[in-house]
Amino acid sequence: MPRRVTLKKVAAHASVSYQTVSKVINHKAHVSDETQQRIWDAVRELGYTPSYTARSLRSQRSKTIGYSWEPSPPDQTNPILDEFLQSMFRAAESCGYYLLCFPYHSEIPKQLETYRELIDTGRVDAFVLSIINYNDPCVNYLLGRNFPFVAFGRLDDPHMFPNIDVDGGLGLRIAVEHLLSLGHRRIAALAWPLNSRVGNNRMEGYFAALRAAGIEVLSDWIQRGEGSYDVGFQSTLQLLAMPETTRPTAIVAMNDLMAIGAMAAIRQKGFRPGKDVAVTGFDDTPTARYLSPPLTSLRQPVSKIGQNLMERLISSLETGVYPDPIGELVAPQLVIRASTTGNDTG
Amino acid sequence: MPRRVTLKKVAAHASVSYQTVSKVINHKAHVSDETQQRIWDAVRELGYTPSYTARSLRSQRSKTIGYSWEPSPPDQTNPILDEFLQSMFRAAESCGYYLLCFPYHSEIPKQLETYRELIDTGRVDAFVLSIINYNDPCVNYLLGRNFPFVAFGRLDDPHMFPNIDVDGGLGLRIAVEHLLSLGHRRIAALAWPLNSRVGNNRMEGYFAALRAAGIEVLSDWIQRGEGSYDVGFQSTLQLLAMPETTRPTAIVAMNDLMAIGAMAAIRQKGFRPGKDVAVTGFDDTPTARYLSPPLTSLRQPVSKIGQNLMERLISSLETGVYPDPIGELVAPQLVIRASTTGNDTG
DNA sequence: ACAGTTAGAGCGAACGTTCGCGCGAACGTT
DNA sequence: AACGTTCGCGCGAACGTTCGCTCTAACTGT
Repeated sequence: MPRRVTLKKVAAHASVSYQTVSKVINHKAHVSDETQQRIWDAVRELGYTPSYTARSLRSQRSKTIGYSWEPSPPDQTNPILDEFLQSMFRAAESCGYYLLCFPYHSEIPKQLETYRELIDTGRVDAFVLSIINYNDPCVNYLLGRNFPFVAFGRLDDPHMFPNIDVDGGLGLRIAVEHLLSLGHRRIAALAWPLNSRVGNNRMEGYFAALRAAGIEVLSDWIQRGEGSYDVGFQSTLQLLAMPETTRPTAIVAMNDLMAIGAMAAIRQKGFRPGKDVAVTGFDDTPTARYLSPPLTSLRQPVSKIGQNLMERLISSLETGVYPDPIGELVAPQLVIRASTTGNDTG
Repeated sequence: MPRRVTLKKVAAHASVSYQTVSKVINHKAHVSDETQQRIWDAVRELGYTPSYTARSLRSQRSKTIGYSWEPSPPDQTNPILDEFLQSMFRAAESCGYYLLCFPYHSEIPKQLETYRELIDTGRVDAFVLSIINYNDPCVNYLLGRNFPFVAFGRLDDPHMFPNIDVDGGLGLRIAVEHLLSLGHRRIAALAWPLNSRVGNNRMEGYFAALRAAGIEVLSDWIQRGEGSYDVGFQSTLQLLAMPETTRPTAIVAMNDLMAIGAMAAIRQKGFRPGKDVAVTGFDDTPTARYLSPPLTSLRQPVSKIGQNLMERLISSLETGVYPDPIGELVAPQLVIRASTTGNDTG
């Protein structure tokens, strides 16, 4: 019912062979200006739109990029999902590509099967990956099949495949230096479990900044957990129970949610967050600015990353040159608010 | 490079014609058990996966659903995006469908052009729409082209197209009745502008509940604005500036963000949110439970909606029949926390 | 024993493109 | 005048399926 106008109809209308129409539309061959004009007129008059399916059958490219991500747990929001997706759409659209989204499966074989099917059916030309953990099985699978992809996030070796990542280490160094400049010397960290790649990257910056300032980190300052509100809350209670000489006066959290938990714990213990104990987060979630006190946090240039990733991927698909397996690190930006400066609201 | 094994190779391997292989794979015709076995063995042995593109060229169906949504402004998060997308993926995948996501354009002609292209190129078989405003141009466009779609959200006439919506009116009635049962009589509302369809639906429940309780609504109790933190904050300051005999003791907000603004204003004016002035939100964003006091809010059954929408859409695509009921309303659930009960934290 | 049905399998065609080859005409060069 | 080049365009083939028709052999029932 929907599909109607084909190359042949346009050709008949313009009195040429349909293959010539194809050439004109794809700007592929030399055709006289007059004939071109006639063909374009016919195209416009009949409202011709090339069949995507026939095109990709013939050309063996789907002009489609696959993307899947781990859903956030019910008590958390993915702070960057919307922005990341939209930025990828836009970049893809301007090159005639679209984004195919598919479900994430926590069981690895099932997840790999999904990737395999998408590849073998020819539904996608490439993938975008969001790499969170060290041993992302998809990376190895795609590398093994020599199938093109780019990643948001990285592994240890930054040159195994093309990727862009936020320099979480730099981010935490900036945050810690900010706290140092405010006079803090005892700075604790609400960290993720040791097997978290992202978490460890960020913590490196924490250690580096304190080392550079000549401060010895007490192991009790490092609290590890799942990144939830409760972990932030409970861990902070422990930090505040330390003797006054070692008790931290500032806390850096690996995400905003733990920072929110920390501020609640600080308040419950009778301290004023931002005044008595400084707190920083990571992600700069939209709610960060609305907390009391507003939360100092690290903002990732998500749109820029999405756009860059997509442009690199597509340009490598078009040129046939396999994307340079080059990792790029971008700096997060520290958004300073009252949770560290102690200004206004309390 | 990637595509290799085709029907013909499988056929050669099993010593049958390739059309017979097709029949077996699609369970379409009677073929002897022995031959079937041979064919399936060959399929497995060669690792055959049907070409999606060739299939859809021949069958004229793309097995793909399009979805686009309005990006949230930078100071807000889309509280349901992740859950909604994931639930649609899952439902689609189990029927062999995938979701194609494409950018949203605020300029209407450009947006319609995107829909047109997706349809005319044959990239998608149907759309899912998120309807926020009264005059969504996509609805009319798709209705005019008689192209299948389902919608999250509704318009005035619930029988124009298949849709599911959260009964925001019912939600607010539940919230207001909850406040009434706590003894509140002067209940204000932080509402959206009058041209907001969703906002008006919700406000109907507010008016209905107060009318049923025999309470006359003062027009000053209704504050309208864009749904941001600032609007919630400023509007609440105005509410609290009313004379004590008419000043509201409870506030219902159309979303969590305005409720958060309201609580900040309440606190700034020296009142205790949840104790002196009760507040409710809408959406039950993940942060709602972490606020102080935790926010009473209305939770939408997003996963169920996504799954139902997708199942209805696909089944209608497969059977060619639109299933009843056309419009469906589902009830949100009131999650009661300290911002209305005044328990524990202050 | 014969017409009528049915299971099993093959064959040609079509879906709407793109690609490479080929052919005649026009053109400029020796 | 003979020759190579380029231009403008047509033609056949292929991409990998699905669909409907046909043909044979075997299986029914009267």
